[in-house]
Amino acid sequence: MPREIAKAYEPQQIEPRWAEYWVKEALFRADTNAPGPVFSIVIPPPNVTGSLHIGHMLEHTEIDILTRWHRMRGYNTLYLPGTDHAGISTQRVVVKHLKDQGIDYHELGREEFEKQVWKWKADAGGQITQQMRGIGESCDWSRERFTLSPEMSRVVREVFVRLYEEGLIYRATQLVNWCPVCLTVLSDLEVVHEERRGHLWQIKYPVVGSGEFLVVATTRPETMLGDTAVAVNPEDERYMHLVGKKVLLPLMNREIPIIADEIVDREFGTGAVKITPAHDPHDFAVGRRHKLPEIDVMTDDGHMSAHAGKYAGLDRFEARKKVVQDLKAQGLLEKVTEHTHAIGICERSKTIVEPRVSTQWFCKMKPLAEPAIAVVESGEIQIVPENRREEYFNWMRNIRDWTLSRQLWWGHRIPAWYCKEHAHVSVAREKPANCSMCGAANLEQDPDVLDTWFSSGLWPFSTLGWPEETQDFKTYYPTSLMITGYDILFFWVARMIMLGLHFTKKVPFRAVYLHSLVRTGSGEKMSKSKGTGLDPVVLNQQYGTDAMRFCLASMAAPGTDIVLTDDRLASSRNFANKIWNAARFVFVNLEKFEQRGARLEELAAPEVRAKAPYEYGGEVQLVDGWLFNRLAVTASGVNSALRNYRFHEAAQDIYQFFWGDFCDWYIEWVKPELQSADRGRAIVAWKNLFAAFDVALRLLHPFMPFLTEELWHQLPQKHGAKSIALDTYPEPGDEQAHLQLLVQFQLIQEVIVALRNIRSEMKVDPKKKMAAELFVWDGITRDAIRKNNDAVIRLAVLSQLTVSEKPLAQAGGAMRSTSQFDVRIGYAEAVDLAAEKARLKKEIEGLQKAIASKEKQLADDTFRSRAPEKIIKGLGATLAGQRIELQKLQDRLDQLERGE
RNA sequence: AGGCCCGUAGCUCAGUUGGUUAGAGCGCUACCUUGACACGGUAGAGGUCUGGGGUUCGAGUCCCCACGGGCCUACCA
Repeated sequence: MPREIAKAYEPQQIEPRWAEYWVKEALFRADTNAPGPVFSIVIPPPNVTGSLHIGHMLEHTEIDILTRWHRMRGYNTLYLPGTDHAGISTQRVVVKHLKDQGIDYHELGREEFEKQVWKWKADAGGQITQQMRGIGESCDWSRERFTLSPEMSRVVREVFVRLYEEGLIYRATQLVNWCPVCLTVLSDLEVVHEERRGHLWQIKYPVVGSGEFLVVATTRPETMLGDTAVAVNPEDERYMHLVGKKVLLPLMNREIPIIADEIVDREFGTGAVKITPAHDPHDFAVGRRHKLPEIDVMTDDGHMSAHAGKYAGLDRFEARKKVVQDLKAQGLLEKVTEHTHAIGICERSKTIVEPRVSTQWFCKMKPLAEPAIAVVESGEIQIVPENRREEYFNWMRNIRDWTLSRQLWWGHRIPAWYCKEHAHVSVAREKPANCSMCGAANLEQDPDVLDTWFSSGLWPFSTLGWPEETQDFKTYYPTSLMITGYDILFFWVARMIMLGLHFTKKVPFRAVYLHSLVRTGSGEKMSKSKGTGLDPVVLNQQYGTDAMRFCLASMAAPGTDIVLTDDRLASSRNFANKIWNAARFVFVNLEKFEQRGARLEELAAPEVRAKAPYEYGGEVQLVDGWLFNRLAVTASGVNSALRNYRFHEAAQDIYQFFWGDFCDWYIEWVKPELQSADRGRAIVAWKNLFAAFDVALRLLHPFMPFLTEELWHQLPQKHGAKSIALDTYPEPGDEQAHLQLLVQFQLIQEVIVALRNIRSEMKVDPKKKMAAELFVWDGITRDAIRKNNDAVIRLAVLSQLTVSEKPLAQAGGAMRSTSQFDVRIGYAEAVDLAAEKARLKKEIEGLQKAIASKEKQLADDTFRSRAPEKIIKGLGATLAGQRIELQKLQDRLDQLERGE
C-alpha cells in the first residue's frame, strides 16, 4: 500500500466506514436452522431516556467481544436486543419535553400523550442509534419492533392472566410507597434509602379521665393528625395501668385508645408509640392487627387532606412546622432531640416517599422465588462472579410481594376491567364483552400500567415467540448468557429467572455474567441525573472507538468497579496506533518486495498462512519458532480468559504479545531477512510475518473490530471473503511446539538486554559499535547464537561478537553475568568504578537474601516432607542458579576492589 | 442494624484453587528526532502488599481484630 494511502487511513478515519458496514451487513443475524453450536445472549436495555453513557458501553463492549468471539468459532449467535424502559423515566422525560414546549400534559388525553411519547422516542432513537454506531455494536435495538408492540403486549397479558388465575397476582389495599411528585406507587426497589439528620419530637398526649400525660416520640409530627391509637409494650410496667384507657389526640381533639403491642421497643424514645396506620408501614401492621381505622391525612401530591382538620391544604412539610408550633403553644411539646434516621427517597424525583394506603395489584413472590433459588444453588444457572451469588440468595430469601401497578400513562396497561355498577374485576387477555361476575356490559379498563420490569422480565419470552413453540424458542431458549451490571440483578435478572422457570420449567439462561460499574474519577457511580456520566461519543472522538473498547475490556476485572482515566484511554489509543504502524511497516515494505517480482498471493494467501511457521534450509528458524510458540500460548490464554469472562486478562495477553513480542522483537529481528538478497530466505520471512500478523489480527478482532477489519482487508484474502468477523478465531495453540527454540531465544533476549544495559550504564554512544565476548553455558544455544550472529550483533549494536567455549574470566572491560551466561564488552575507557561496585553490591545483597531464605527452607525437614515435589525441585534449581550467579558477581566485585 | 467489597510502586489498577527475587499502564530518570511508529525506541529507578494477631513447611492470597474508604439491603417510632 502506498504511503499516501496509509496516511489517509488513520485509525480515527476508518471507524465510521466500518460502522456503516456493520449496520448494512447485519452480520450477527442468527439463522435458527443453521447447524452447529448456539450462542445467544440477552442484551440489557439501553436507557433511551437520557444520553448513553460509558456504563452502557462497558456492557455492550463485553457483549460484542463475546459475540464476535463465538461467531468466529463457528457458533450460531443471536442477540436478544435489549428492552426499552417503558416506565417512569420515559414518562418523566416526556413530561419535561412537553413542559419545555409549554404543553401541560394533564390536558392531553392519554392517547395524545402516547403519541407524544412515540414522537419523542423516534427522535431520541435516531440519536441513540447514531451513538451506537460509533461504538460498533450491531445497532439493531429493535425498539419499534418490541416495545409496547403487539407481540410484547400479548405476552404481558398472557402472563398476567395466567398468574392471576393461579392466584399469584392479586389486588389488595395495602400501605405502599407513594411518590407525591411522580404521582405513582413505587416498588421497594425504586425507593432509595438515605441517612438524614432530623429531629425526634416528644409529644404529650393527655390521658382521658386523669391528669396524666402519655408522652410519645415521633420523627414525623404532622402524621399525628391521623393517629388512631397509642401503643405500648405489653410488658412495660410504666404503662400497664393505661392500657385500655384513652388519650385525647391533641390538635384534633379525638379520643383514641391506648393499646398494647409487642412490636413496641421499650428502650426507644419514651416507650410509647403513636399509631398512624395510614402513614407508616409499622403502624399499618399494628392497625390491621387491632382493627384500627386508617385515616389518610394527605392527598396524592403531598398536601394535607380534608381529614387533617384545619391543616388541610398545607404542604406536608409546612404542616409539620405548623403542628410543632401549635403543640408548643399548647405546652404539649415535651422535648426535641437530634435524630439521624434513614429516609426513603424516590429514585427518580428525589423527593421523600410517602407511605400511603392504596389499592394496588401485587404479585406473590415466595412461590416464584423458591425454584429460582434452587437453580442457582444447584449451579444450573451460573452466576459470575461468584460472590454475587450470596447477594442473590440474600435478596431472594427475604423477598416480599411485588407491587405491580403504576399510576403512569406510559406502559403496558393492566388487563383488568371493572364493571361500573359493582366494580367487579374481570381479568382477561382481551377486553371482555361482559363482567365476569354480574354480566354487565359497561366495562372500563384499569387505568394503571405495569411496572416496567414486569415486561422486561418477560424478555426471553417476547423475543422468542412464547407461548408458541416457535423454532426460535426451541433453539434459543434457554439462552446461553445473560450479561448486565450487578445493579439490576434483582430488578431484571432475578425476575427473568422466576418468570422463566414458572412458565417453562426451564431456566431462561445458563449463565449470568455481572459486569462492573464504571465510576467517575471521584468514585461516584455514573448517573445521568447527577451529570456524572462520561459521554462515549466524546471519548470515541478523542481516543478512537477501538481504543475505548480495548480500554474498557482491559480494565474489566470482574468484581471490581472501573474508574476510567485519561491515562488509561491514552495508553489504549497508543496501542491502536502501534498496531496501525506495525501494519504499515508490513505493507510498505511489501511493496518493495513486489517490485522484485514476488506475488502477494504467493506470500500471504490464507491457505499459505495456515502452514506457518515455514522452514528455511530444512528447519524452522529460531525467531520463527519462538514467535509461533508465543502466539500459541497467547491464543490459548486469550481463549481461556474469554471462556471465563476474564476480559482484562485476554486484553493483557494480546497487548503483551503484539507490542512486546511481535513489534519489539520479531519485526526488529526479521527486518534484514525481509530484504535479503537470498530470495528463498526473504520469501520464508515474509510468509511467516504475514501468517503471524494474520493470527494476531484475528485474535485482536473482538477487541478492536474496526482497525482489524480495515487491516484484514489489506491482506490478500480468499475470493469473496467478506469480513474478518466471519473468519475463524485462532484456536488454543500447541504450547509445546518449538519449545526448545523458545528457551534459546529467551536466553538470547537476555544476552542482548545485558549488552544494551552495559552500553547504557557506560554511557556509550548508542550508535557506536562495540566488540563483545560471550559465553553461554548451554551448547545448543551457543550454536544458535553463532547461527544468528548477525541479528545479535545488530540488535546489541556490536562490531563483532566472539562466542567463547569457556566461561569468561571476571576481569577487564564491562561485564554482566548470570548463571547461564557471561558477556563482556571490551571497553578501553575508565569504567565508573563506584557506580559499578554499587550496582554489584546491590545485586549481591538481593541474591544473598534470596539464597538464604531458600537454603533455610530446603534445610527444613518439615518443608521437605510436606511441600510438593515440584516446588522442592524448582526451588533447588533456582538456588543452584543463584549460587552460581552470586559467585560470579562476588568474583567480579573482588576483582574490582583489588583494582584490576 | 445486617450483608458485600476494597485498602498492593508517586497515580490508576492486575495478581482464579496459598508455593520459587510481586506485575501492567501512566508518571519519573538517562540516552536516542534510527526509513512502521516520539501516540515512538533503548536502558533504568521505584512497592514487602493499611496495621496487629493467627492457621500453615510456606500467606499479597485463608481466619480473627482494629483503622480507613465504598456499595447494597433494612418498617425501629
